[in-house]
Amino acid sequence: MSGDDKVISINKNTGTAKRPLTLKDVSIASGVSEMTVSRVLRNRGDVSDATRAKVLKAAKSLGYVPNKIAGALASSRVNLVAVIIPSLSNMVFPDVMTGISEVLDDSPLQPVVGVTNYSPEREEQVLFEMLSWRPSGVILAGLEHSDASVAMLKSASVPVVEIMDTDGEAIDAVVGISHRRAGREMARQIVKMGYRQIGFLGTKMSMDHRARKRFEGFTEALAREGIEVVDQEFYDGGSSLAKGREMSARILERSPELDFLYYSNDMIAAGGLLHLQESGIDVPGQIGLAGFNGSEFLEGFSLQVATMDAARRDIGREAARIIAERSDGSLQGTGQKIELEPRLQMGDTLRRR
Amino acid sequence: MSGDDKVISINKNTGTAKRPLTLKDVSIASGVSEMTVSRVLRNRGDVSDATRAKVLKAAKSLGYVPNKIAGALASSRVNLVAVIIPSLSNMVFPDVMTGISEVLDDSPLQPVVGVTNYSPEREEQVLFEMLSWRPSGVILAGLEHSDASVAMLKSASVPVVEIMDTDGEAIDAVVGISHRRAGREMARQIVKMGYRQIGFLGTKMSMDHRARKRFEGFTEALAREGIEVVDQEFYDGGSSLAKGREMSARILERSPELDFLYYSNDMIAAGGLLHLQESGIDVPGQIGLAGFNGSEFLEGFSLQVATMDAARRDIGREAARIIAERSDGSLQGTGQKIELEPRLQMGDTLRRR
DNA sequence: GTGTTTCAGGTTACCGCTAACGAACTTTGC
DNA sequence: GCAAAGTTCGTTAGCGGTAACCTGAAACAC
Repeated sequence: MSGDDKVISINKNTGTAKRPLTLKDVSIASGVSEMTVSRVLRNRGDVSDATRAKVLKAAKSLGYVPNKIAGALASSRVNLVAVIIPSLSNMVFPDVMTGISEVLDDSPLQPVVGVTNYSPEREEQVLFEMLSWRPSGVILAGLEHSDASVAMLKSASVPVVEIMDTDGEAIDAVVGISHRRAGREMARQIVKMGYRQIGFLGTKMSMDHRARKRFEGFTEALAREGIEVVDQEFYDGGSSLAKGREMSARILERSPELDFLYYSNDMIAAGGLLHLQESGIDVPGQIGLAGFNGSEFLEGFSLQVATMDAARRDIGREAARIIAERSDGSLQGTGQKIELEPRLQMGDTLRRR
Repeated sequence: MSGDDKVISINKNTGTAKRPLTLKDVSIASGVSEMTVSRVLRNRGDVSDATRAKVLKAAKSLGYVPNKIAGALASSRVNLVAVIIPSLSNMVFPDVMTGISEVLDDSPLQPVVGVTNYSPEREEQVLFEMLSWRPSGVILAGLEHSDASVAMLKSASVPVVEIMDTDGEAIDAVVGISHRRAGREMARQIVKMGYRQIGFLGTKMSMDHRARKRFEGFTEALAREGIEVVDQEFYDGGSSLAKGREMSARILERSPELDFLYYSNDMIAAGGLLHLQESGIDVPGQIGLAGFNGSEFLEGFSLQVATMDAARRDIGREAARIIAERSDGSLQGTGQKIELEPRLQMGDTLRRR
């Protein structure tokens, strides 16, 4: 029995392959060994210009697409970076992704995104899936992970960069801002501007550790001035302008004495702004406002809401840089820590006139 | 020379592997063959409950993570679906992704996202990269692709679903809405409500084929009523409220006679709304407005801007369903076409009072 | 002319896993 | 009691590439 009796229908240009092409097909078509084809396609090793041209021509005319699965297995190099984030619809992670892509585009690495929906169990699953592809690095949001997740990451022996947050203990490298500090700075500024009756509006914080840390920093700094948060309002589900409106209405009905509203993100802060304006409340004279994230879309409103830029793009860029440089060997060691500065933007809603 | 002289430091629980674990490690630890371990881990074939338990225990205690690269090569099954979209920061693709994930979560498949930034060359690159992982299916936005891209897709012999748009010729399956029709319906409704002096504001449309088709449908339907678009205003770069404001200001300065503004997306439409309201213009009495996408955040404004829902989630769901069912064999054949209904939402800005 | 490099390319042995087959042992039927 | 049919598990041979080594011919030195 011959081993060569498979039906092989090679197709020129027409592009209707029955059986996926392999290196062998290209090697036959160009009359050299598979190894030489491999060398040409990866620009590695010594190949004469003549054969190189021959091989490239054959590969192109066949429409050969290399099989990275096989390549990765053989070379045990996988040029993927796992990026694990809680959500895409968040307005913050697309920015982080942009930063990551900017850097990885100049490297052989490619990001692969996994979304956890703020669920630790889901994070564990996604992480397991991702690690089973043996990526060159992992970037993941936050410092809080299940024990199993931490164990997997530690034993995976790949560069790990935890992003967004620097308040806590990292597995390996970290890039982010201190949310506790962001909360403190905002609190100090609010008090400095003369506001005293302060309300807080945000997500139910059991899931969102960064919002919680901001809140902790916030109340801590207020406490130091002898001030307490007067009232709080929480929501769950996604952020929206409408939610910001409703929450603002509710908290003000309950606590009409409030003179400042601190929101856990810009979307609900903007909703709050719209509500206050329509209720004929003077912003920032009667009530001041602040959000968080430094979202670009705040620029569109009649008043620029005070906020704090979370340096999202930079976080993405730095995280990707660490992975890229560690994976090409230009950066040695582990455990790098990059703490970026949250930049306060006073806008128009954090000053009494 | 023995082949077994590699330094192997097995680590229980502590998770500080020197050498990544393989099936063999688990097989040794549990005293069965690699094949049996493989069967247990994939829930396939006959394994007694006793050995199953033994193997699972060993795998867990070692912290074994299977190597999908090797598995995929051996079984020539790769449970990845390539999803290729123009942008993440768009507010529309996150919704599509949500739909895709909803469906794929109930299947063994996993989405992998690639972003093209509306560039055909980049699309070609990303596609090549993705196909070299031999995915089980490809979902990509739009019907317009480079010749090389089309050739790759055709010869890849995997299910391909082009999404968002149904106006044109598909490579294989399509799921989307007719943007031409969406434009037409909006035009008819605008005229029906009595508006006559109509302006258009949108992206430079050389890149964005769907915006172009909407515009074509729009002008076509207007023409049938003997009406022409009075003035147009274009922008490039990302959409933002601020841009919507500026553009609206400019077009109204140039053409103060306008009584309706049709925007190519909801973000700039909302910006326009804010501008008009602050300029003391009566909306929709003096000037009417409409956007496109059915974005949720429109609900937060004092007036609900008229828009047309693009069924983004459903598009994602249906596309994923086609891939999933074709890949598990429950759906036969190729070239499925699903045209969804764009739903007009009149809101408050498309009625003269 | 002989020995040493250099260059261009081929050979061989895996990478870690799974499909396909087959063997040993147990159960069932009569 | 023995053959037929399960059940459970092991063996073998790749999947499509690449690392590492090897070979033959040409180029160079002296």
